Amino acid sequence: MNRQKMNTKELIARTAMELFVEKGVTETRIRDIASAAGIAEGTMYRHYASKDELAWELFSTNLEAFGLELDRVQKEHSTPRAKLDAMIHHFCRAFDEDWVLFSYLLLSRHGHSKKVTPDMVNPVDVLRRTIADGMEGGDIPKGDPDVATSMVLGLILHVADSRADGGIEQSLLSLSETLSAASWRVLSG
Amino acid sequence: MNRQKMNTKELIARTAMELFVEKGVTETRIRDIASAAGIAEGTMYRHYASKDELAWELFSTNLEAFGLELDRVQKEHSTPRAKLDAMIHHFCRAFDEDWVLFSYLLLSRHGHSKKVTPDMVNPVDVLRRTIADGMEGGDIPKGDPDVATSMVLGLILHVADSRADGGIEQSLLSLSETLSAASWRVLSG
Amino acid sequence: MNRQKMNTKELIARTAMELFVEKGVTETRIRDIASAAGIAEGTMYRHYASKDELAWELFSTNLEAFGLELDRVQKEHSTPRAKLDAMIHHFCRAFDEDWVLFSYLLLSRHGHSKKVTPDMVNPVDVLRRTIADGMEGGDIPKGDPDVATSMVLGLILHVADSRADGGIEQSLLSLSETLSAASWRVLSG
Amino acid sequence: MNRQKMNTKELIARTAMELFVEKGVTETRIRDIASAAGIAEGTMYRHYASKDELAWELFSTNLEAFGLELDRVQKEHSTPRAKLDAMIHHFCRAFDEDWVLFSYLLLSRHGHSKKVTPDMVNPVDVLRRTIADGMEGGDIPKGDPDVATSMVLGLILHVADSRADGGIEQSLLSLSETLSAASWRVLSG
DNA sequence: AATGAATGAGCGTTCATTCAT
DNA sequence: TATGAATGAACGCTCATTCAT
Repeated sequence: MNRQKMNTKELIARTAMELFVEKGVTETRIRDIASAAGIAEGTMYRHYASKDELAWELFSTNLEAFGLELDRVQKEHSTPRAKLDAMIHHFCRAFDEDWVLFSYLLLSRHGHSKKVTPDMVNPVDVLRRTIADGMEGGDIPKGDPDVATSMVLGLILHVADSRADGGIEQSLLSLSETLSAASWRVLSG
Repeated sequence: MNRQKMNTKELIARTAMELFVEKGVTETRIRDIASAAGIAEGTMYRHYASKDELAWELFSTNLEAFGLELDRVQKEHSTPRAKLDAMIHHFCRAFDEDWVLFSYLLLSRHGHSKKVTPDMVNPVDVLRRTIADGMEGGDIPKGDPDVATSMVLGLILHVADSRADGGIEQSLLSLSETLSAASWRVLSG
Repeated sequence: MNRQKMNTKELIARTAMELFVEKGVTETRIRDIASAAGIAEGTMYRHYASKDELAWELFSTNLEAFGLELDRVQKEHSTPRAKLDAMIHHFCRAFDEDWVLFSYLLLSRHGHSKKVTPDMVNPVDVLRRTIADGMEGGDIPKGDPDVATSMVLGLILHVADSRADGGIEQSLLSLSETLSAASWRVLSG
Repeated sequence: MNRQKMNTKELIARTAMELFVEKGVTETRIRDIASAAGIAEGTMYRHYASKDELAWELFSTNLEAFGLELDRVQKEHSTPRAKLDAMIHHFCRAFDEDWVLFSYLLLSRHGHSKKVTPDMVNPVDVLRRTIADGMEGGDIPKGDPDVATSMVLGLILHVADSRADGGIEQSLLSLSETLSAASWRVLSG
């Protein structure tokens, strides 16, 4: 993140997200954000109506963008296996490129996940649809697609989580194939 | 949980844990706990020095107990495969018996997980040791035990998580074999 | 006002009213009330939900009580003239006994007067009804009762106002007959 | 008020006064004034040093102008009765022509009235002097001129107040003679 | 042991004011 | 002269904690 090129709103967004991931939304003070961003406390309110709106906009906007990217990635491939591999690769790259954003969207437990409406594009849905389609098409043994998705997603995200808190040292991209292979074995039950 | 048989301290502990899981520790007020437990606001301080100490004691005590149980369960079996199956079965039963406690220990993102010292018995370590031993003994293909543990744990916990928030309807015990099989396939990479 | 005998809620009510009259509601800070009452800032919120609720309860409760008293006073007399005299006497006594309360109810320009619902007993209505009845009964020359009420009330309240800010030095009770006579002459148009 | 012909300073003055009357000075934000006037927030400070100075200049300038007009009106007549009638007529016309200005000067309870120095010409003084002179000259029965002035002024202003908030529907000019007659009866005590 | 009124530091937010453009 | 983003002191209010009963 090149803080030099950022305008004030982007600077606030980025700084806030880092603190939100580090300490949690509730535990992050407006004063923390302001001082970390080098701005006055009141400045945030010129760009966001409230701390809650800031946290929500950060979440919903980026989640949808990530969901759309993931969907685009999936569309570039034809078989379920290729789609899954590409999506996992995309998860890994996204984590390595910006683990703070990745954590805020997929690993944090702010209450915002509950507020995602079904009409919003959503990475979890994209993954689930691919798995469900694979089951229908016969490429993946039939089973409960929710359970299958949950297992695969847990497998991936928990590794990301371990990487984020230091329990794992490799880059996610270097683990991409391991994760793909493991996910596929999970699905070949 | 039979609230009739509880003494005040147990009542506080249980009520607090339910609220901690439902809303998060920071978001739970002493007043919430007191009114849900039917006691006065000041009463908690007869039993715990502070809200933080309450949250920590709830976490550390129960985590260690869970770790010890898991270790006992693992010891009852001799092969890595049997150990793993038994542990996953234990995870599932623990969830089904008390998903609030399970969530507080293994799914919540209070900062307390960072405070577990290496000397404390800890479910994650128990699982990791079994996997590492399996790799050393040749029952599990060699690989990074941290990554392997993370994948298996993520697979299990994320399913528990989905069950807790309604995304999955089955009991965990009914999914126990599915989870065992999938975990084993993950490890047979 | 004997501050010794007051409980905390009464103390807050009284202190707040004095400051509200002196400086206005918006201009009075919670910290002003707390320090003038010798309590902590948070204590007010144990007794009133907000500053606004405090200002409103102070207004509505006392206004209704004053309206009821005025109505009782009016009922003790049979002719419009006697009713009017008694009411004016009551206004004067009320002012002399507690000019702060009188000012808060009848001379201040907090926006609360606009929120009085028609079902609340209200001193202005009591006065208006007496005047309107007098016009119907032939004791007061017919005219617009709203205008008549407004003139009489203005005459009385503005003298009270002058007394409150030092422009007039006499007690209102000593001016009671002057005000009665003047009011009656206004109505005998 | 023809907003087209106004320069920026006049536009600010007028817009501010309307909002001050509608909501009170403290309750009116610079942002309210700016957006209602269609100017930027900082622009006010090119013309007035502060919000307070704006409120004060609006008050003091116009109050003195109004006092001077009232004095001129009074001087055009020779008897106390004629002077009083003419002044009341002037009050009524002034209200009907610009009730916002009238309200700001004579009905509002911004703290500015307390800051009028004795050397400033002032409508209340003009009225009081006429009444006092009438008492000295024998045209008005002797009495306390402050009390008499307060009664007459209250009578008039409270009717204006009722008209401003909708309690009375007639124009003040149409009530001018009623107010004159009533005032004179008040003074003939 | 239990109570609940009282405390006050610290929060999110507002808004009069400044100043680079 | 006009702009509007930025400022930061000060506000109303919350809530973990204390303590007299």
